Amino acid sequence: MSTRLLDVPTAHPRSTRDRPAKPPLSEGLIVETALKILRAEGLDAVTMRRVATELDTGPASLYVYIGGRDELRRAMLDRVTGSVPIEEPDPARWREQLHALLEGWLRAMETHPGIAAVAVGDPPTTERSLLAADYMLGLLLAGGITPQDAAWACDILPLLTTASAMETAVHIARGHSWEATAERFEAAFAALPADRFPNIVRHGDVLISGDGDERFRFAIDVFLDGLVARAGRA
Amino acid sequence: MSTRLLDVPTAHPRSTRDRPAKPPLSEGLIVETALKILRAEGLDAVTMRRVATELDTGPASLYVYIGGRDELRRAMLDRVTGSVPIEEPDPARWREQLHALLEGWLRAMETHPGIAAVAVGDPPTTERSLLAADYMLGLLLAGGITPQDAAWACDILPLLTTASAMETAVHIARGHSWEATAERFEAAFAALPADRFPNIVRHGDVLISGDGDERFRFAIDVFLDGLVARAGRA
DNA sequence: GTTCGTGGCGAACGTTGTTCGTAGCGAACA
DNA sequence: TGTTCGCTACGAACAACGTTCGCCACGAAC
Repeated sequence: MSTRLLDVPTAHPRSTRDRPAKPPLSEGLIVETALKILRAEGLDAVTMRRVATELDTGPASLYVYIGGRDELRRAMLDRVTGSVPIEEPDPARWREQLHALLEGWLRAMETHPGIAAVAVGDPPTTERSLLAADYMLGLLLAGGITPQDAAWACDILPLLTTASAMETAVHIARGHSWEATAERFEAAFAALPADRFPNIVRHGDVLISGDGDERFRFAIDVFLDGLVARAGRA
Repeated sequence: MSTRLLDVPTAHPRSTRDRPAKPPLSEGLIVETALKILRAEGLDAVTMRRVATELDTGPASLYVYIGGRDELRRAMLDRVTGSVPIEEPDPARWREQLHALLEGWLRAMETHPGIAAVAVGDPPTTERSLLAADYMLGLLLAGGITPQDAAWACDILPLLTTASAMETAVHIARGHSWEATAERFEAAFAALPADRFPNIVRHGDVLISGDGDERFRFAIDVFLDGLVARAGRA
């Protein structure tokens, strides 16, 4: 294969040496770069090739430090959720602290649009996420929830959070504001035949009311109410 | 381009005519074929090319009837969720009927591994799904839930269902049984340092107890309990 | 001064979704 | 009856993806 000899030298024949002090590759640098792309352009833009280009190298170089695309995504998710601080548990403020944790996750995921998709159905088992799970479990137990209910709630609550994050991420990706989609839906609901969709037509207003945050807070609150009710019943 | 002339005739030079009565293409046939592949091999196996091959044609032929991959997936999802029957609403049995609907969705999605991923964050707005939403809203109102709470619950309950379906779908895709993963997790939890993960170590047994169905039923029940508690409080 | 090993990476492979241009059939028309 | 038209079907090609192969060049060791 002598294509090499026939090739016209490219515009950048500079060797590895005379580049302006390119920092050496590392897993951390790769993940950071990927997160930068994620914040700016969403998950679909984070391809191996794109990350490599951003680091001024070829895609093959990444595989020395990262096992592949899925591993990169998991590392990104861990960095994002791990950025949410874990306070010192205060049993008296268990519900407040739980809300803060979950809302922090929601915010972190919303500023990294699409990353929630990585978490759905693939519960992370890194040290950071286990520490968070332990913290969460402690808060629920402090709230008087039975161990079994608390344990299962540690499954459901992050699940609700990531699912909520996904929903708003899709809105962001589509470029629509919440008000715009709400108006479209309200119009669509109003136009529905009232005999076949009686409840939707009658309650179209409350169906579209409330943005993602409000709905998220509602979901968590209702679930916690349910847990507390169970604890009182036992 | 005369490659045509140089080509050796393939093993199947049969024209469109003398094939054994191939049924004509249609959106319905495409979706059915895709669902068959989905059931047998999971969502990743459902590619345009694979569906086309299964229909004994080329990928380009599909685009006459289906807008593209995403539209096909949405159509598949609609068929799957739409297969769950909607009973005549009986206000006295509202909670039972709600459970039946959601559990039906869960079952339907579990037998089509991976399809839940399509639903996450992309609430369907087909006629079938709107009918289901109207039904669900009616049941919640019959249960004495306030319109606003009922409306938001129509968001959260399917979200919980699809998220649960995803979790079990991943288990299925990985080929692990629930018992196997539970054992692995129990061992991992027990090996954790008790000073940093006190709650996980102490309650490892309840953390791994209960399969997907049990956890799903728990999630729905707790959420409905919370809704009822709110209704009683107002 | 020569050899060796290793990190870096260009190029290539196999697949994906999607589009283009054409072939071929049935129906309509001259 | 012969010709044209329109439309379905589809082979081939394109761009982009994740991943792997194999070579190159550098620094360290002998």
